[in-house]
Amino acid sequence: MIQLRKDTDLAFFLLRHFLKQPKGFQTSAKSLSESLNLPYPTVSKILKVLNKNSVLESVQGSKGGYGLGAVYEEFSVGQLIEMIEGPIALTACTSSTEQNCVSQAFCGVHPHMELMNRVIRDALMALPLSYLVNKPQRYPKKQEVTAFWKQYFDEGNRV
Amino acid sequence: MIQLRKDTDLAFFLLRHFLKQPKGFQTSAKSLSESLNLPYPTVSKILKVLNKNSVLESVQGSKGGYGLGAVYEEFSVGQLIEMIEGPIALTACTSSTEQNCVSQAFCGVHPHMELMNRVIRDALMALPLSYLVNKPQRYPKKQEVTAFWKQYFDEGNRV
DNA sequence: TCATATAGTACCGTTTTAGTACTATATATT
DNA sequence: AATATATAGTACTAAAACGGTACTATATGA
Repeated sequence: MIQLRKDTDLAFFLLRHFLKQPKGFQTSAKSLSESLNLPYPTVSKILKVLNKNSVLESVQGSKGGYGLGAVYEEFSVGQLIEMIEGPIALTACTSSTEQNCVSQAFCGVHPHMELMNRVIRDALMALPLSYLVNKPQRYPKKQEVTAFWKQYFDEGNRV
Repeated sequence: MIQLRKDTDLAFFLLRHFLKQPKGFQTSAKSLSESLNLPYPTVSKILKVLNKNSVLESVQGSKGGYGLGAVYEEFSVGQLIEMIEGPIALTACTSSTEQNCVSQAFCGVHPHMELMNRVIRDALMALPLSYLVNKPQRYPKKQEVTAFWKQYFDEGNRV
């Protein structure tokens, strides 16, 4: 089903809470987990990863907590996914980190798999994190999606 | 890693062998598994699914086997993926078959997840199976990929 | 009638994922 | 300086999904 992992899904959910808050907002993993009725260890684990990748920033100690990182706007949906679950790769042989397919030389599918993967990866990398709050909450209309991609190409970007 | 299942990957590999053969070519699962040095049950299982979905056609009994279906050209890469591993859905809530997310009403991420998912799904649905053999075997250049999508939009298609 | 092929179902070991627990470190407050 | 409370990091365990196999039924040419 080409599915995101549950913790990646949750990462989007959590991040959106920070994005919706006023600038400078800070909260602890504990209070966040309580207000959202989610298990603390799970929430904590994800926030740690986001902090390590500078999407969030943290303050340790008493009165500490997490807030949006100064450069969070630089990141994309695709980057967030890769922070949590590693390279976006349809198959192991499309991942740049592990390429141990012995039949790659004669497999023939590889270049096509590369294309499929690049299409998916670039699409996700083109979506900025801010999109999570800046766009309307309703289901996007087909025209809007088309317009997004039209603009993407018109701006000189390439798949 | 948003990964295809191994059997889906293998399905592409197997299908490509049929696509490369002259029209009317027919082979048994057993001989195919032997020539490719793959376990017979695994090969057999996948060919059965492809036959059930009319990508392949089968003849039972002695001298039987599998060959390309009469309408195989109608199918896309995305459809093949869904035949093997079900709906292309980044999360359970983006699948049309199972939508049991209790917090969907207030989650807020949902419409954005829908967009991400549609981008991916439509991209894969736009790639015809014939692409697996019709395009050159080398790694596609960035310009070629761009051209593919340019044409896709120019033809009036929408994401 | 037999040999050989596909069709369908059910099972089990392995791997991955999801969730938890524990220890170390940092800092505001007293 | 001691304490309470937060993050940082690591390691572990239970549950679910996946990969692979085995078995039975059915179809067909020789």
